[in-house]
Amino acid sequence: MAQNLSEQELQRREKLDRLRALGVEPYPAAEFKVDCSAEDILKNYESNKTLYKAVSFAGRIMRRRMQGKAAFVEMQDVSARIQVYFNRDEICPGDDKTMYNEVFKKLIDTGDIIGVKGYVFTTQVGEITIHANEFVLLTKSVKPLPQPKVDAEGKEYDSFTDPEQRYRQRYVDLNVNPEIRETFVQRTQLVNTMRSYLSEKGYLEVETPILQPIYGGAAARPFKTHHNTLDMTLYLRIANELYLKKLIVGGFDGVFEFAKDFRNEGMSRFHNPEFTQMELYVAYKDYNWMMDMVEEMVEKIALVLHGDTKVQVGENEINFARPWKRYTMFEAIEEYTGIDISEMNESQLRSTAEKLNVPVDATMGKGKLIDEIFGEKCEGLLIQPTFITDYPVEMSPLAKKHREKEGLVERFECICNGKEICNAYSELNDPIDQRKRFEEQLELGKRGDDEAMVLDEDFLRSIEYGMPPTAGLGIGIDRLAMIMTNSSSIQDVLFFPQMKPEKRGPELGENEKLIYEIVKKECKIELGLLKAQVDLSNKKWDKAIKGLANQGLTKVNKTDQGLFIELVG
RNA sequence: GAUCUGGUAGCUCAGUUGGUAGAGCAUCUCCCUUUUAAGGAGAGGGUCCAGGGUUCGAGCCCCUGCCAGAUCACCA
Repeated sequence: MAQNLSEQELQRREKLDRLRALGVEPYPAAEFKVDCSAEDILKNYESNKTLYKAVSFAGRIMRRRMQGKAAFVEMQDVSARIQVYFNRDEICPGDDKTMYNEVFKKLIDTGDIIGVKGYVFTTQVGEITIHANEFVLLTKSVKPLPQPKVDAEGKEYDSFTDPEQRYRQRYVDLNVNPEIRETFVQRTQLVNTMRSYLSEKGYLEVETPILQPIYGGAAARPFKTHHNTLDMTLYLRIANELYLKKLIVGGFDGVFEFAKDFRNEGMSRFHNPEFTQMELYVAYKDYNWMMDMVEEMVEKIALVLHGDTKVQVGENEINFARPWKRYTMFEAIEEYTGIDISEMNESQLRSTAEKLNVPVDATMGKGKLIDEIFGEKCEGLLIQPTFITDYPVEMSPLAKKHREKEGLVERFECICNGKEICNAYSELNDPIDQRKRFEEQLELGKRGDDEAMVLDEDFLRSIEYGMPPTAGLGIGIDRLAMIMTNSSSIQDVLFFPQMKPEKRGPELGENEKLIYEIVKKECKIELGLLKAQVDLSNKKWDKAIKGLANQGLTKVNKTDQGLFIELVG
């Protein structure tokens, strides 16, 4: 089907032909050598002017201010925006002024990518500017970019703000709102800092399967897929925990992976169906050691990204300076509700939850009830980074039983800005206990908990050979990136957040579809015959036939035999 | 999944009881040699998200659906 092009898009397509007629290729192949960036010029020109007598610069035209035989153009490269000055008699020294009058003034547009050669100077109003002696079109843009402007008071006009368009067309967002590039640069710095921190400690970065026959390592609903040759169901991983622990069994003493995980659950500003988690397992360590490590690592990330342990996040200033507050889960609940639940049984917990207006249901076991109370009454209030330790055993089937406290496991989460950013345990390495815990999960599954874990025989077999005492950590990269970049939605730290597909053009109406199906089958049919088949009112019939023709799908031909409708294309 | 809000020109947005679809920027034509969101004059540009209904007449009212955002629920 033909694209429906706007007036401006058609104009720009015509310019392609006009350019070629003048011998200007709008999509040239040749390399254009760039020897400076906008940021470089803006930063260093004043202090060393002789370096910028001959520059070669490339970028996208973001704004043009034409002024007769002169023009000012704002160009943007990856680093910044810089002004470029064009003068007709410099661009066209001879009698032929075509390059300026025609090519530059009429056929070049905002959004085009060009290269310029010239020298840097300062204009009368004091702006550092490239004086172009020559320019070359590098890429013609046939779709107009939004052109936001900012005035002297910083007031914005026509800003490109519609979240749907920004997420769907991130390439436009990145061009038009270049400040958001910084968020993604910081995200990469975060990952790089973490990676080098862990590598320097001697831990091995590894890769483990994303397609898994049994999904495990977390409580979540998976995406299900199918392998044709093996004719078997595979799941996209919800976690890589079990595979990494198998590597510890295999003798590595520290392994980590930046893992894309997939969870088939609700979406919100904190949840994307695919997200990134860094998981780390270190042999001969416990969860106390891991808490110290997390503090150190995250503090370092804050320092690298911001030069400070303090990070502004929305209304809150979050300080990652060590040491962080540490509460046991029972202490936290007592702190925020005034109730000591540490000695309660399941029915006491249920009535306490009800008293606190925490929604409960029959499928919830003791651990889940405690977790609900915590999640409802404490989590959102923890703004500064805080470790919550010692979770109920029922909700932590992969964590080692607490060395002293009955009914608890050696587990911690770090809560920051009211959200969990990491989760860690002293890993359970007792194969007999591990089997029992899996079996308890199966029981929970039968009670209706659709996130209960599945029993993984191969994982059990591995730890039967013996896994050294190990500390394990999972840290949410997206969540941490949101905090570190002051982003309120996970979509702002993902280049391409998951979206429903946008509709391409108008869909066919019911009546149009009905007619189209028949015409498609027959290829060509007499109009009266067709009308008898579809049984529509005159008005609907007329509208549908015209609609199909307007969309270029069908064509009506008049022949000696009568009026025929046929398929186009 | 629930509730609320929104979808009108390339972008940002108006649109009166329901009576010929508007503005600014952008685009096109002409004039302008150091400008700072916005120089001057003129012109063009629309599937008002889609489908149905009410009506003499719908961008507006009603119904259904699509997409998005916010809040909530589940989850990290």
